[in-house]
Amino acid sequence: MARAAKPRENKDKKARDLPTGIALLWGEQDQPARGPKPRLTPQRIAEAAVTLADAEGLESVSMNKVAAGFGVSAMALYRYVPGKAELVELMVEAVLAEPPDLSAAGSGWRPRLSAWAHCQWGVYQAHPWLLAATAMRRQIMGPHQLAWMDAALAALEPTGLTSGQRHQVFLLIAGQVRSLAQQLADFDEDHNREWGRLTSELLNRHSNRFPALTKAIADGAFTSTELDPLDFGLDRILDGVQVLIDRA
Amino acid sequence: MARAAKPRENKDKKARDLPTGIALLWGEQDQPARGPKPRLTPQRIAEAAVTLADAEGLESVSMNKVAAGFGVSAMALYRYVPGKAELVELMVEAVLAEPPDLSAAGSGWRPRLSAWAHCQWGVYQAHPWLLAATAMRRQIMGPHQLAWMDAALAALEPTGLTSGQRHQVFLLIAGQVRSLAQQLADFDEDHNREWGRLTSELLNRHSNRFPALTKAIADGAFTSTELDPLDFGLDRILDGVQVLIDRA
DNA sequence: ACTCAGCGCTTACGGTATATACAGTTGCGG
DNA sequence: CCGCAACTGTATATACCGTAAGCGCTGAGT
Repeated sequence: MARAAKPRENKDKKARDLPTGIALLWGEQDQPARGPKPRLTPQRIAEAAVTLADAEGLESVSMNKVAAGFGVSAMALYRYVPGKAELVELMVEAVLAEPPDLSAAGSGWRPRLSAWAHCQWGVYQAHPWLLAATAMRRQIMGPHQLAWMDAALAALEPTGLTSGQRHQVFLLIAGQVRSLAQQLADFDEDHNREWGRLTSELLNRHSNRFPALTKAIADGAFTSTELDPLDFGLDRILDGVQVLIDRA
Repeated sequence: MARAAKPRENKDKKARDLPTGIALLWGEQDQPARGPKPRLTPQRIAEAAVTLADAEGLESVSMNKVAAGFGVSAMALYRYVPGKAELVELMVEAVLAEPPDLSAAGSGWRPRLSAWAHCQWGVYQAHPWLLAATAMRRQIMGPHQLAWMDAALAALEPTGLTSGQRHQVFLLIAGQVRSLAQQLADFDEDHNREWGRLTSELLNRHSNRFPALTKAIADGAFTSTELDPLDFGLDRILDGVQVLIDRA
């Protein structure tokens, strides 16, 4: 606990202090000089945890399994990471590379924001556990997270919107990508088909209770693939933002 | 396991069958005749779990605590609920009452959809753990969930959009409410202030790395309360949908 | 050469979900 | 009315989980 730098009052034993977690995320760790060489680093641990999560899902990322990957005991990890929550933060940060160069996507705010959304979408697709990981509290935000945020806000600057509005638009886009990734992560291919089968059976049984839903399923609204969910949602939102811009 | 109805092949011991979970959600449980009267029901258990989650958060809902509330042992719950995942499903279903009467909100698709979103928002505010609960997989959807879905789809019918488009719009709105609730749940009042303090300190240190973000914070974009996040996002999305309707 | 910070390990505790076996209770069929 | 079968709740046990505490070894700075 708080073995960093100075003695520290150490008033409340529990309650990890944010500064420690932040220092971790920002890589501001001064490496020791005295003892034996550390065999691990927080970054390497996070990396291993990421490959584990990619392969088997976040729920099977445990201190034990991660440590076993290095051939060390679980407790060894605590020399590098204060706890599991911080490890997950590091995983998130590890998976977020530098944000892409949006200026390559075009000159207007709209193509840039769209590119931003697609890139973020790609990250969620590559690492589905990111959703669960960022759903857990803390949200300290490492440099990579801030960089993504900065990129989106920068793309919005030429719109002429107020900074408050730009912030809201950012939240809107980020949330849209996130929630859509979530919805699609739940419904993988054949599970979707199975769900449709069971649901339609239920709907038949409770025939007139859900008229609109029954009709939608009969129309194939749930199985149609002609509309890309991300692009559809994005187009609607950006159209709406355009309306706001035009009104100003 | 699978003590229901018929002997059942029982091929794979693990892997709860969906039908059982669905029967639970839809209340299609035939009550037994032979043994002692059951002191509990799945619904009452879910109800107790809900009040526990409301009070102390979802992470402190454990079989033990819920059972203790009834003065029974943890294992007793397994007579009524196959496992914890199913219990959470029941909690979700319990918290979703019948959807509101949207026709009271006005005659157009827009006020009705807006009313739908605000009601959903209210549910998230009343039961913040819903976010975490629905983030966990399974998504079997009980009658209440389907009813909400039906209400939103019904509101969209007079738009003249295709059923596929209506479905996408529904996903868009639902996702928006959800992700916004999430974002606001993370940032409670003073935690937000603390975050701003630490982040601005970091930004000072890495002065020129995040120019747009730095400016946004300086402008107070993150602390301003003049824009209601839900209404702002909703207005943008609905404007975008209006554009789509007008184009058709 | 000595010291001691830092590393990795072992052990232990309290928590979780849940499988299994058992004892008590109830109602139906004979 | 009796006994069996179904059903209840409980006790016990397993296999995890995160992590607190303390021990012995390593190896660089003095």
